[in-house]
Amino acid sequence: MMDHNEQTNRGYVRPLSLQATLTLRPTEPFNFVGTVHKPSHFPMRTDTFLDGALWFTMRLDGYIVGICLRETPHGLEVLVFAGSRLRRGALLDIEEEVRFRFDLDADLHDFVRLAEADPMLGPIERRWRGLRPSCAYSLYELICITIALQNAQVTRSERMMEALLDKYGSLTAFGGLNLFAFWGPTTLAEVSEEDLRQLKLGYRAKSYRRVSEFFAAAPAFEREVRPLDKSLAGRELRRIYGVGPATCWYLLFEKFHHYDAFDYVSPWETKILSQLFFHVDDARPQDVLDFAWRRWGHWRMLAVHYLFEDLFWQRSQGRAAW
DNA sequence: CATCAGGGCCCTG
DNA sequence: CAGGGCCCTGAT
Repeated sequence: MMDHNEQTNRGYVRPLSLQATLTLRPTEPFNFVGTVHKPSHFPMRTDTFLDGALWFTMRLDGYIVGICLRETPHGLEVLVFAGSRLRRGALLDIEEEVRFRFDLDADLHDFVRLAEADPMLGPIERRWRGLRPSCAYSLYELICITIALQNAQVTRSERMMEALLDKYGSLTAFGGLNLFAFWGPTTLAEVSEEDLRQLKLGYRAKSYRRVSEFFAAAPAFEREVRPLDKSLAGRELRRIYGVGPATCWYLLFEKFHHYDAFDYVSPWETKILSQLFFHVDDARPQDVLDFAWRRWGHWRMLAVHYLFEDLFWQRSQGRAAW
C-alpha cells in the first residue's frame, strides 16, 4: 500500500548558509519598503518581510539559494545563502536576477514630474517616491501563483499554493527562518492531472501541467521575453495555456515592468477605481481605462499601482475606507 | 439541504 | 466574438 505522502518533500529541510554578500545601487529615487514589500500580495511561506528585510528563495539552474535584501547606507545589501559553495558565475546571475526582479534600473524621473502636477496622484507618489513594480519570483513561479488566483477567492488561492508547496516545494532553513523554494517546472510536468486534482486545484490542474511542460521545454523563455516591447511580450505570454488577458497584463506589469500595461481591468479593480476616479460605484471598465490613459499616458499602470499599493497599505494599517 | 457566484480561461459554434 | 462549462468553497 502506497503512502500518499511518499515522494513528497515533507520532513526534509534543506540548510542554507551564508555564502556571499553583494551591495547593489538602485537608480534614484528608490523606495526600499514600497518596492520589496507589497501588502496587496497574499502571504506565502516562500517569502517574508521581517524587521525591515525581505527574505525569499530563488532557483538558479535548478539549485536553490536563499536571499535576504536589506537597505544600508551604502545601498541595497543582498545576502546570499546556499547549501554549498556557489559555483563560478553564480553571483553575477544572482545580481542580474535581483536587479531585474526588483526593477532596480528603473528611470522614474518623468513619472515623478508627472505626479507632481497631478492632485490625485501627487500626494500618494510623494509618500511612496521611488516605489517600483516588483516580483521576487521567476516568471514560471509567478504564473503558478496567477493560476491559483483565477476564479477563486484569496483564501482558496492561498490553500492551493500551500498544498502545492507542501507537496512539491523544498523547505529551506536560513537566517533562522524556514521558507519554501518553489518546485521546478520539470517536477510538475511529470505529475499526473489526477494527482494535482487531489490538491483541490480543480480544472486548474490541467493548466499547471501544461504551463510546467511549456517551461520545462523552454527554460530560456523568460529571458527571451524580457527585452520585448509590450505587445510582442504579451503575444508570447498568451501562447501559454492558462494565460489569458487578466493574467497577461498582470505579468507584463509586475514581472516585465511595462508601466503602461493597463489595457484590461478586472471587475473588482473597476469598482475601486470607479470610486477613486468618478466617485461612483460602477463605472464601465472602458471609462476607467480611458481615464487612466488620458491622465497618465505611458505611466498609467504604474500610477494605478501606486494608488492600489497606497490603499492596501492604509488597509494594513487599519485605516482604510473599505 | 440545495443552489449559486466567484479577483478567468479555453473551447465551441 | 459571444457564451457555456469548469473545480471548489462559502454565502444564502
